[in-house]
Amino acid sequence: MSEGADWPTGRLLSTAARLVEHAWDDVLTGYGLTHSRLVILHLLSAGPATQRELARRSGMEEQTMGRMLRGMEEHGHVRRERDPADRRRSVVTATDDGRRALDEVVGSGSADDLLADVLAGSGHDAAEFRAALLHVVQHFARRRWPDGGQG
Amino acid sequence: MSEGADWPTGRLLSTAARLVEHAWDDVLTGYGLTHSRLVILHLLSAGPATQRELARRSGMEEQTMGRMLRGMEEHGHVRRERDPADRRRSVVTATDDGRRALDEVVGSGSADDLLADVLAGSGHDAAEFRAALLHVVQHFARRRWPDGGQG
DNA sequence: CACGAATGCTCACCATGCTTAGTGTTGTAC
DNA sequence: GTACAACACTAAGCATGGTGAGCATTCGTG
Repeated sequence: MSEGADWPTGRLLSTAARLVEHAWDDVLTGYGLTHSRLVILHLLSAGPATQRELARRSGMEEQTMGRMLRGMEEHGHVRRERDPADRRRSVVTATDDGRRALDEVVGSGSADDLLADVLAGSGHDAAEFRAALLHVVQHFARRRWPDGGQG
Repeated sequence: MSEGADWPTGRLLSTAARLVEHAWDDVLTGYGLTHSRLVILHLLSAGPATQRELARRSGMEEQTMGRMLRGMEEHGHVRRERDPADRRRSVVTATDDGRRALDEVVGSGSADDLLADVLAGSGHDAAEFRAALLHVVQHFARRRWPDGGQG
């Protein structure tokens, strides 16, 4: 790395995301997880869901979600079963292993605090930063999925 | 997508980065570029550089840089030549085609303005957002490459 | 019931990131 | 001048993002 100061903001955004993900991963690999798989376990903690629902709620494509779930299933973090009422659907459930991994990671020095600390410790307003990020996400998400599909 | 409001900040950061990159790419593909390749052309606009230099200055691994340069070379955006004075090194130069593509993209409604507009149009301070991002990048970069290698 | 549209998911492929393990070149110490 | 270390890059393989195409199932309409 080095400068950064003269980069366009979009590049800063990408680099920041990559670096923060990487910092998380150092913790996560110990639990057999990755940054993205954690998101899925988080979504599943509210109860079982279909792949399509998980994809929409996480802003991923269904193909990506399907592939990640396959990996997680092989790893024993989730279970996929065809919905008997609609055999097109796969119903995804977190296994005990998956729930335990989520609990342990969340319990052990959450990476979210890490980011907030880094900002707050340098005079930046972490809450305002977060609000701006949320606005960016919602703006571009609306642009990309204009139906705005809530649910 | 949908909610977002209850996501951890790290997840918001990743998603924002992905969405913004995607918005850029819509423009870039027209010029035979991608988000990451644009970064390389930007670095090369200051003059030729070795792969190692490019990797360090963009915060990528050398392997990733090598692969991207190979693709860009095949596409005609850059040229790679062994340094006759040190045959370990590849000296990378932007071709006329590469420089032209960079100019056209930068000239045509830069994506950076897009991000700033989105923020400013909603009461957020784009400059402060950028400063916070820069701080995050520099903090985690120092953590990852402690040598701090400047130059 | 039959047919076409919509739905939910999979496959195959590309682009970037990472990692570990090489290869060849240069510099250095003896 | 020869051996060893450091350097610059390459190769191969995994994970995650995207895309387009295709398959099986269900729904809706007649």
